[in-house]
Amino acid sequence: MRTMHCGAVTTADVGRRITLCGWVAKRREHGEHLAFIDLRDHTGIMQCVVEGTVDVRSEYVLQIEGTVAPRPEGTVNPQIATGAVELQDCVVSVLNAAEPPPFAVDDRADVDEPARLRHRYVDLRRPKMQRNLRLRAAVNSAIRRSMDTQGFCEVETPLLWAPTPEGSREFAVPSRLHQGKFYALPQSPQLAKQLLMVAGFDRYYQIARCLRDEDLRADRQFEFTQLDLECAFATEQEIRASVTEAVLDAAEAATGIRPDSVQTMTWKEAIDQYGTDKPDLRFEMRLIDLSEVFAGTEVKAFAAPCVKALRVEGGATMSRSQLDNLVDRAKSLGAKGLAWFKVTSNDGALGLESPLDRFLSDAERSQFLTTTGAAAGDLIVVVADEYRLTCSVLGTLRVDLGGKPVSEGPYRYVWIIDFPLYDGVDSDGRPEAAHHAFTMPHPEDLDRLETDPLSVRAQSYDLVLNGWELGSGSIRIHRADIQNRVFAAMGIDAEEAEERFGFLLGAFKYGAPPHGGFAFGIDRLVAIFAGENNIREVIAFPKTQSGADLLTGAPLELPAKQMTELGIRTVPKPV
RNA sequence: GGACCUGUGGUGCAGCUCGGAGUGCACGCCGCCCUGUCAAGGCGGAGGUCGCGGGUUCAAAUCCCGUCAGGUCCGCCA
Repeated sequence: MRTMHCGAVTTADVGRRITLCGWVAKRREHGEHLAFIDLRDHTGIMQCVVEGTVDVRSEYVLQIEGTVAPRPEGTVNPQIATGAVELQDCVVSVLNAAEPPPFAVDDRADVDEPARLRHRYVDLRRPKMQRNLRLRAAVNSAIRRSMDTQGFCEVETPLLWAPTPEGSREFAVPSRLHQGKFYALPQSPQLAKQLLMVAGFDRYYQIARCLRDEDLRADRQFEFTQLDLECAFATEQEIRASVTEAVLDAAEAATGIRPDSVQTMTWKEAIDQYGTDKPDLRFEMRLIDLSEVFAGTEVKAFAAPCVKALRVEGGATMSRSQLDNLVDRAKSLGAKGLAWFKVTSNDGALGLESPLDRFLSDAERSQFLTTTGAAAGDLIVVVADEYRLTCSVLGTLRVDLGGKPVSEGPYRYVWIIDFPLYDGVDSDGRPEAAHHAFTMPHPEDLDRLETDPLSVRAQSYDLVLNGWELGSGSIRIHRADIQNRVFAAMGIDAEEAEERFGFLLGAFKYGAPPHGGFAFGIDRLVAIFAGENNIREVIAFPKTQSGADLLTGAPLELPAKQMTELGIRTVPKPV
């Protein structure tokens, strides 16, 4: 139907008779003798000149045959790529009429998101959304190429899978043939890919859809896409190298620039210095440890196992209400409170302005100023609490105070390694797996599994970009003796293990190779490359925060007949 | 489950504190005019359940209560 795309026409095509297809982006009529139609497809806009009147409206679907000609002197438009040429002697065919769109198909329009989602097919016609989804396609393509080149084999795994009690909440799918029973949609292909390792696919990958029935966020949707991979006979370093390669290939395809390095940091370093296991390394402002300064202090607010601070350069200009908000934010994050100190200067001598200042001893004040490296005009905020809580509160405040949107460059990738095997204890006092129950403990820490489980490091690792966790992975346990010890530490006995993971443990009896893997979120990666702070902008048909699809109206009730067939009956919501 | 923000013609906003006729702006839409525009221009016009329900009041877009929807965050996300 067409011989070229709108955005591809250049002065080299002058004189050619071409046919374009697209939508009316704009029309400009100048009476009965002249009209311009800007025809748009995903590649760009082409100005078509009509001698006479036209009977088209915005977003009409047209086929236009015409002759490429240079624009007359003085009418070149440098703002569009095809601005040096135009289409003349046009024959316009209306392929379809269109009602006026609910909002402008235009990047300039800042449209209400619900309206965009209700008319997503119009929204996706906007150049920005075209770019985002095509960028996503380019990233997928680069990742596939990278994995293929590295010798990985793509294997598809089931979407209808067995419910497993581990991990995040699953979506359940009722079975028609087995009434009263359910499949689960996979949170990830985790167990399937481990079975593939036993099966001898020593380098597996999949661009896999994962589904988790957890509350949505700017960086979380019910369904999301991961590059899922698993390797047998590979060390942690080798696996991370493969992932790094895939990510750098994707980055190069998306941005044109191949990052030259991905740094590595231990989990302990990340928590200590950045207060989070997903540090944003685009800015400094590390946590400053004041525990020594306030050891044995008389200041009640600072009598805690861990006292840490953030120095906010120039933060002393914050108003009382801004500071109150900061304190509220700290409390909402679980802190008992937040102490703040404005650093003042009096004839060159630094001082502090704070409700707490009068409680500090002279030695404390002096050490406080030295340790924080404070300068006049700074704001120091201090949290005193248990170690993990202090770090996490300040880690969040650090991003609140010094951070910038995730999508703003530069791109700072970092591997976080040596995670703890267990992340605290559950309500029964049993250690809980930080990653999952099949994560291999660090060999150096194996002998502490029974005596001091919370100190055991895992062979697990996360990849972080600009403060967003892209993904995580681990070396898996492939030996029954170690698996049993890890289960035992978590209070899972042989019977329970068999009940919960029987099919995996069974498979491992038939020659399980050492293996490990990784999975990272493509939605997040593409959002960052696209300059978006929200993954909905790189998903064709996303859901709202309450999990609704405004286009289709899902979720919806099923017809009674279908409910009967599935053996499902709903009950009123308990009050 | 919780906190905060938002909801006003098709779109984006202002009006809300301090109640007084659906009051205004920009874009879009419809009609007419216009031979080189390109976010075209000129003239005219249409278009409203101020999210919904209740309350206070002589009078509510505006104040109060509730509720729904959307967003950001906390919880949650092995």
